[in-house]
Amino acid sequence: MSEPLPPVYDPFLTEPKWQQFWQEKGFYQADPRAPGESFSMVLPPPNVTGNLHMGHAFSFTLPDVIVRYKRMRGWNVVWVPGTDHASIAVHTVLEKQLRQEGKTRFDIGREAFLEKAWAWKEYSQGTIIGQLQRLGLSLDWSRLRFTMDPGLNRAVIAAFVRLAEAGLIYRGEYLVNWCPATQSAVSDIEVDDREVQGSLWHFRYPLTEDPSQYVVVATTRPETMLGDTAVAVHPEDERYRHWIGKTVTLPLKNRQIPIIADPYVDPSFGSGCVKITPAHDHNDFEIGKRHHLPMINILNPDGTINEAGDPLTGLDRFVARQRVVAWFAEHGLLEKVEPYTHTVPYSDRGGVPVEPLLSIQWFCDVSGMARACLQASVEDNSPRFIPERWTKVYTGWLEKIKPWCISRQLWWGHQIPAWYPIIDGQRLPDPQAFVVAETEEQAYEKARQKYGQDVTLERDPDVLDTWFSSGLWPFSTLGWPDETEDYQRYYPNSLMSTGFDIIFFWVARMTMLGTYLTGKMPFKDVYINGLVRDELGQKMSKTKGNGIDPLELLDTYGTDALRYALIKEVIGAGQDIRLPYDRTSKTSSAVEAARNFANKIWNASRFVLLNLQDKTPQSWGSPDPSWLEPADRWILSRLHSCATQVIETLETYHMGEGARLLYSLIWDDFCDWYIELVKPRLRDPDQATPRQVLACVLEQILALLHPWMPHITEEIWQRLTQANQTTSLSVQAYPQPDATLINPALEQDFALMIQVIRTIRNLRIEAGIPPGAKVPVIVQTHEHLSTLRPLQSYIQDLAKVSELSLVAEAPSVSQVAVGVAGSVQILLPLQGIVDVGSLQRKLEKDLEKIHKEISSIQSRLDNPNFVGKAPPEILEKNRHQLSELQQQAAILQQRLHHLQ
RNA sequence: GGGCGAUUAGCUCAGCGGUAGAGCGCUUGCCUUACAAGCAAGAUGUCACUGGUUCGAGUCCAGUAUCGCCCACCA
Repeated sequence: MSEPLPPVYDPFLTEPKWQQFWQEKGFYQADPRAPGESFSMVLPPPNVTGNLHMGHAFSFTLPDVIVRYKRMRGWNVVWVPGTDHASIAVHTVLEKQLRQEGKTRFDIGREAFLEKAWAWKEYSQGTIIGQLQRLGLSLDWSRLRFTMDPGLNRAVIAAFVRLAEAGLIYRGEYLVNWCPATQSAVSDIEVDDREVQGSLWHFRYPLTEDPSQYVVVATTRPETMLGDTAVAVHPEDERYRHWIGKTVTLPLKNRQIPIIADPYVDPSFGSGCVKITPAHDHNDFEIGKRHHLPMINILNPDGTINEAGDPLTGLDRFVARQRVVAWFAEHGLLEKVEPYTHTVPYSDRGGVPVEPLLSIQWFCDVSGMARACLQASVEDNSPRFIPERWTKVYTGWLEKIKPWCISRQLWWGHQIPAWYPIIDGQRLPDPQAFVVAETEEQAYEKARQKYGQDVTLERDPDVLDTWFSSGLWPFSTLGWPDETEDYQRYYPNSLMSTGFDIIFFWVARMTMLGTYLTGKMPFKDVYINGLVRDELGQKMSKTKGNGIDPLELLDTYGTDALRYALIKEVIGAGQDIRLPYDRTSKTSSAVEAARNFANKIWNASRFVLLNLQDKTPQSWGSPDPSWLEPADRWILSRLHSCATQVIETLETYHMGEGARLLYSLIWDDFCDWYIELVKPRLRDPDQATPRQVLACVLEQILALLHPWMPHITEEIWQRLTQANQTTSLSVQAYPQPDATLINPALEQDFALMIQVIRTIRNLRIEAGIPPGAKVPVIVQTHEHLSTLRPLQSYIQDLAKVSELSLVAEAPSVSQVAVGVAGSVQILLPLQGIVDVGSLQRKLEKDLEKIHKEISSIQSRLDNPNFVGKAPPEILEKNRHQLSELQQQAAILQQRLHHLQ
């Protein structure tokens, strides 16, 4: 136990050791039968693709602070880890691999593809789990889940069947964002808007009854004209009023299409006429529905023009675009072409523009669920968002809720449990002709009842949107739909901690599905963390390549340093944070500062351990109160008042503030002052009291800091208590502040003492006294005599004073440097030749500053409004300050006279 | 076009009614037996701008500007 510790803390030696220890001993394994109020969370499951990024490190460390705190406070804690199958992301990875082999997924088939996907998942999940463990997160690994585990698949199927049986699942025609490259519908979130330099083509559509007249319509996608079924104008637009109801002849197609009136059209933009392509544009789709226009789909799934687009059938959409333009030009119907910058939605993974495409998809009617969630939010503020302002974002989205397209034309994921009846080898024409069931046998049973004995079935090949399974995550991970012990004990979750970017996609889906399927809001609080931005304040993104690799910083500074830096150095309340980073040296000043803090703790602990004579805090026992010196009582007061505040910050999710409070307690109060104050007493090996205080304060500091820096605190605590890995700091009780030990008056006395010491140190430097030399000092004060007397030896030690005269009246000494601390006068007698000019300049400088403050306070006190209306304690404070400043001025003035 | 944030020391950020703080950086002096990843001392700010409320405003209100984010996007 007593081998000396190295003077530099090495996180790489200790961190893996404790991570392994925590895991092997199962300290974070929840026991639903154990006592304690439940505190439950599920980890937002990272995708089984790629690596952990800075956002993960940030948004997972924050809740870990809370979880570790709650555990130490005696709550029955569970934090369930897991990973997400991420249909689209995995498809991207695997299809890219296949492409390199010159193949597509269709070449190898569904089964072989899924085999590859599972293999990928095994590999990738291992990587991610390893990285999560490196962050020191106190997750319950025995409950590790994956969104495609059999149990979770069962939950997905059960949820789908329940929703279908309630009539909330249907198939419908809808404009989806279609990615021709991957031939699947993609959700809005999977679309990436890019600004593109394009053109705006203006076409003439001749009036049917008089082809010499025409309307001009503009488009950025000329090929869509093949599917035009109307031209729209604003109902009040005088220019076109008389044309409403007439028809134009669609060029190239020779189709007569009506001119309709719709308020959507902005008369001030372009010609005020809009071509309407209901099957290929979201707005046009809405207009088409309003006016019962035909919807003509002109595209094949691969992005080529279909039969409806005759005569351009078979051409790629971009080739068709050129042909259309050329045709209009040839026929004198191209009014003009303008260069035009606009945003084009690109498919994230396909890398090509998505095409709004009319197709039949599966939908979930979430309007009722959204209403229920809105009601819960408005009436009960449930769930409660932290920071609160996100509530509006959440409810705003629920108010504008749209049907949720839940089908994806992919293979990796939960295949939709729906079967189509086949009668006489034919699918029925009715799109709603399907059966939904948990198993194929049950599907047959249902189908036979509905469609007769001869029916056969064909399962829908599509998989569900990944968010469908992650929407069940807070309860599917706990065993739902079974009423398991875990589910009963830990559902609903206490807290959901995640980023604002997925409030819509994930949080809202969880609340909607959760309230509908379980009857309960899936979590009480939602903590929304900001983004980690790069050193220039920009959002880190794959496309910009400006990500900062957390693993690199972990390798350089260790886990505790990164955790602490992310939370303390840079966090605001739910605000984005910016991480200082030097790309050439791959260093971060913020993380380095946190590493230095760890090192400071390490060395302070070395000092304490060195002085404990191989005994533990427990064997030293509590100090006898009657033996405590002022310094002991002071550090205990600081410890307990700080602990009170730290607990308050944790209870209100102000983890950054808590981190800062502890920084100052440890570095300033404990290291800079208490340890220095206690050193003289430690020279006597028989002095027990300072050793007892050091031991118990250190132990409590370690416990207080543990949620932020779990590894170093565990390492030191194990040595300090000689626990010998029988238990862990992470399951010890969090320090309970004792209000009787908090002594504000004493803390004030120490503040004055510190000021006096600093003034003496400053005077020594001004007077050019060598750092090591001890000098006599006179401290003069009327009102603080009794305060400073018991602290006299501290001042003497820390200011290197040979002889300290503490007096009520100042003696007349001429050769002297003077300073003031409050109303306390400090005199440093000078020997030998003195630079009178420099002393004078310093005095004049001090005086000037004081006079400025005096006049400011004086004018305030001269204001009758202030005197009449300000609260008495403020008035008192001002008067006190004024009198103190006046005393200071008098002292300095007098000394200035003496010099002259 | 709507909504939301931010704007405080050279840099990154706290403070959110009583007259400005931290870390990094900078200056000076120290290898003082826990720590040079350190110790001590020091310099640095019309708290974006304009009004308002108030005895008193980085702190509350309104507006302006700049930056950023989200949502909706004019074909």
